[in-house]
Order: sequence, then structure tokens, then C-alpha cells
Amino acid sequence: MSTERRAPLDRKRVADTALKLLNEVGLDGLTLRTIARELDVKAPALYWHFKDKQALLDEMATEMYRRMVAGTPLDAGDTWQERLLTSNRALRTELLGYRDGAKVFSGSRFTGLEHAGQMEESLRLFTAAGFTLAQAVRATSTTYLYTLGFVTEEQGVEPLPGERREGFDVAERARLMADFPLSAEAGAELFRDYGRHFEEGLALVVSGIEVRYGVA
Amino acid sequence: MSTERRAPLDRKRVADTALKLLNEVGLDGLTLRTIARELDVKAPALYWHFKDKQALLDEMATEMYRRMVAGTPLDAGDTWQERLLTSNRALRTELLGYRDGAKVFSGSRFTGLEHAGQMEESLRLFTAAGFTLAQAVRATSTTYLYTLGFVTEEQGVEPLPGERREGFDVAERARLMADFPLSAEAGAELFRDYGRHFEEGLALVVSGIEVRYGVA
DNA sequence: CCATTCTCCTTAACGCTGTTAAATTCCGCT
DNA sequence: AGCGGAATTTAACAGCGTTAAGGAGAATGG
Repeated sequence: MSTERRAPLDRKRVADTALKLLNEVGLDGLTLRTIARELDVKAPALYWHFKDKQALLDEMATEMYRRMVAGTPLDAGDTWQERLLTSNRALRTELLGYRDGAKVFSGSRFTGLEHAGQMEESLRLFTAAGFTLAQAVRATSTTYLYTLGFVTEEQGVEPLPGERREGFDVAERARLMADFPLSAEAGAELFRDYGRHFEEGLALVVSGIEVRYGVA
Repeated sequence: MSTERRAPLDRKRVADTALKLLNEVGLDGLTLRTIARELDVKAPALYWHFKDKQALLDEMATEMYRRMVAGTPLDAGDTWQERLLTSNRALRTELLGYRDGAKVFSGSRFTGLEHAGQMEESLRLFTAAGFTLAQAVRATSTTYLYTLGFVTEEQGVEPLPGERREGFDVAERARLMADFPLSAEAGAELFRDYGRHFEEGLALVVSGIEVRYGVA
């Protein structure tokens, strides 16, 4: 008889499993009972490791951030523009890696202070490039907030890359908007080719920082 | 005996009541039973008017948009910069008018096509100013997505203007981040003075559009 | 070596949620 | 008077996050 004792849970294993499940069931379907079942445990066991479900979501967001950092080698010799592009592309990619990734991420707060290292390094790079601290914060956080907003909307239409939520037929939309020709035509621009559009918006923000803070 | 018959519900009255309640109980506390009670009705009655809760949330978002438009007189003679500033300030103000306003708004889709009028007018203004349609869409939606991202984060810290969520003491945060001096100091910049920071980010985006699309 | 303590988990239950099915009430129409 | 549809209620269901109480097993210590 298998007297194998399952290794005890820990926060990381729970968060990892929850993130894996997230892609299959989405945020609405991600219940404590589902997560527990996958871990071969009953739901209340999770309360030993997390004070409530939000704390678990926070850990999931933190883990997403960790993975993003781990998967994004940053060159300390980057120009600030390169840094801004690289880190925001990485953020988008990471968020797109999970169904409802942006919602989970932006609805949570990091556990611990692990993110501070990365943040410090970025602020150092920006101030070294001639930004005041206030400008550095404005530059990075404006870009960050754009990315978050972008991916949130993007995932509202495409929950996972290539997978389309119903009711977003571009042609159908254009037909309905026959009386608004510009808006109708804009549909293609709005609901397709997210990658390209993200880049374009990102470039707009970067250009704004260049010109307004005079640090080309 | 009061044989007064309550006027039958309609989508607008339900959405209005739900929006009023939203400020008192927040998105998590906004249940169909609460809304129904306020309308002097039982919860299943709402299903006569909405196919499910999301449809009600969609109507709420649409109503928010209607109110924003109604409360924001737009001058057809605006420069595109003025239009961008005015409409995004209006959006932020409207979203801040409701607890979890940004979450409700960005998690929903408009019912109907009422928003198309406003959109058409904006696109007309931008193309008349020399933008291509693609540029006009990129300019307006990048700004829009920034605003959405901004207010979402803002309301994560200040659910309603002047009302602070716990665990966001700037001084406490600075103490914890003693090893990361720039990040610590950035706290003040990040979690205070949202109005000013919003304006600054908005200005960055507008500048970027100016320089990159060469339409000053 | 036994007793105690601590860690981690289970069983059982609670109140609440969104939602459905069926019955009911009320109004306008013929 | 009676029918039909609109609008609502009553009753119920499965599932949710969460809590309380208890139990098994390892670790500790006298």
C-alpha cells in the first residue's frame, strides 16, 4: 500500500498551480475548490497558507512578475528608451501568457518587496540618463499604465492570443455602424493586429517622454 | 389601503439604482438582491430586463458613458489637443465618480451604438486636423487606454476621492524600502497627488502624438 | 519513551451568490 | 367575460468563500 505522504503545500506551489489552472478555466472559473482539487487537497487547506482568496491572487500576481523578470534579461547599458520598450513588451507578453492575466495582475498587489530591486535599477538608469526622479517616475509609470490598460482591453477581446471572445466580429460591427463611416472603418484598427498597435502606442509614449523631458 | 402600483422597472432605472448603490457597497457588495431590494422588487425580477448580471454591468457602463458625454460640452472648434485633454479628463472624472468605477467600466461593453456618435465626431476632428484615420485611432485609443490604466490603479489605492484603502501608508512603505532609496522616494510620487500625475502623463502622451505624427 | 506541541489538513457547516422554473398577478384587448 | 401577454413572485439549486472544530503525523523535550 502506498504510504507515500504528499509533500506539504507551500505558497509557491499553490500559486503555480492556480496560474496553470487560470489558463484553462479563466478568472471566473478559478475557485478555491478547483485549485484544491488539482493539488489533491480540500479547499480549506488553502487557508493555512493564505488568509483569503485575494492573498492567493496577490501571490499569483507576484509570481507573474517574478517570471517576467526571470524571462527578461535586462542590459544595464540600455538607453532609457530601450529599457522602456523591453520592459513593457515583456510585461505585455507575460500578461498575455495567462487568460485574464491583466485583470488578475492589475487587481492585485505584490507580496513582499522583491519588485523593488527591478524598480530601483530602472530609476537609477533613468536618473543617470538625466531625468529627475519625478520625471523618471512619471515616464515609467505612464508607460506602465498604458500597457496595463492596453492588455486589459486586448484580453477583453482576445482572452488568449488567437482566441476570440464572441460578439466581436469586425465585419458585423462595421455593418451596424454604417451611419458612422469613420468609426466603422476604425474597427479594423481597434480589434485586430494588437501587437502592432501596442508597439505604435508605446512609441507614442516614448516620443512624448523624449520631447517633453528633453532627454533624447 | 394603498393600492399604489409601483411603476414597472426598465433598464435605465435599474442601471441608475445600481450605480447609486455601487458607491455605497462597491463592486463586490453589489449583488442582484441588494439592487432588487432598493428597487422594491425581488432579485429574479431583474432577469426580465437583463439576461444576466454582466448585461446589467454593461448597461451601467453605458450609462456612465452617457453621463460623461452629457456632462462634457465639446467644442467642435477644439484643436485635437484640446479635445484629447478635455475628453480624457472627463473620462477620469466620470470614473472617479463611482467606487470601482474604472473596473466596472473597463470590464464591460457598451450596449447599443450610442457611443458611435461621439467617436465619429472625434475621428472627424482628428482627420480634419491632418491625421490619417489609422493615426487618429492610435492617438485617441492610446490616450484612452492610458486613462483607463491610470484610474484603475488610482482607485486601487483611493476607492473614492479622498478615501484611502488600507495598507498604503506612504511613510510605512518608505521605511520598508530603506534599501532602495530611489524607489522609497518614488512612493510619494506614485501614491499621492493623482490629479497632478494624471495631467503629467496625459501631457506626455499628447506630446508624443504631436511629435510622432507631426501634427502640432 | 512517553507526553506535549506544532504543523498541516479534513469534515462539516454557514450564509450568500447568480440563476432557473414555475406559478401568479395585473393590465389591455376583443 | 375572458384571453394573452407583460412583469413579477415564490421556491429552489448548485456552487461560492469562509469559519470552526478536530484529527493525524512529525518534531520536541523532559
